[in-house]
Amino acid sequence: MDRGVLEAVHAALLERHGPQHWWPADSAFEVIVGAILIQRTAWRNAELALARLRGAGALDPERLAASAPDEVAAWVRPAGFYRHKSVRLIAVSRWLQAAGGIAGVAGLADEALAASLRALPGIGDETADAISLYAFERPVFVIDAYARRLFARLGLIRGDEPYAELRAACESALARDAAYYNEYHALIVAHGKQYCRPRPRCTECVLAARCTVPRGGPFDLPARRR
DNA sequence: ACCCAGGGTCATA
DNA sequence: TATGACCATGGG
Repeated sequence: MDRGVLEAVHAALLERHGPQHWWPADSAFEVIVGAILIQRTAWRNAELALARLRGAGALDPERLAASAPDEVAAWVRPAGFYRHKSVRLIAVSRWLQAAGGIAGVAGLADEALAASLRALPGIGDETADAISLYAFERPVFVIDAYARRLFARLGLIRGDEPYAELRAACESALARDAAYYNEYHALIVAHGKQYCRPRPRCTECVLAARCTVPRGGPFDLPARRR
């Protein structure tokens, strides 16, 4: 991964889309809940689920930790996969409770935080990294489906590389800067939602000059490996 | 009627 | 190690 290219892509996306001010949440705990609810789901639906949790007074680790899975499932139903996500929310809430809340967890070193998150049910590489970056401001370059698709279409990667390999490639090419990674990932998603979808919509895409996609193509990623 | 969305886990070979 | 199946709602 070439530093100059990555920085040029960031600059082009920033100019086109402007600062994104991520993560759209009012607290670190809301970031964590949102990161689980958004898994393979449209943000609109995750927002509906968040609103229902808030309305029930359940957007709170103590409250969620003490709730029954069926009750939480009813609140988060609009986000889909609700039987899984309810269990995940309860588990992460109990972990927070046991570890001294957000303040306690915030004291962990980057690696310890990542390992703790990754050990929780339903928190994989990407969700753990998104929480590390957006809830705890750790310098982690998050690789999601949009990032993978964008970099593949720009010809920088194949697209089927393991998660850790892509993350390391980006982090070793760029300065370790949480604020920069925050903005970069948010821009990739903002851009991806508009243009870099499985069936590309390349009209007025600011990266068209660098893009290797056959215009109009269907062209999506190869299955990813681990 | 499809296609898509800011993944993760488990069974199988 | 590596594919496939499964989870599920809501909007375009």
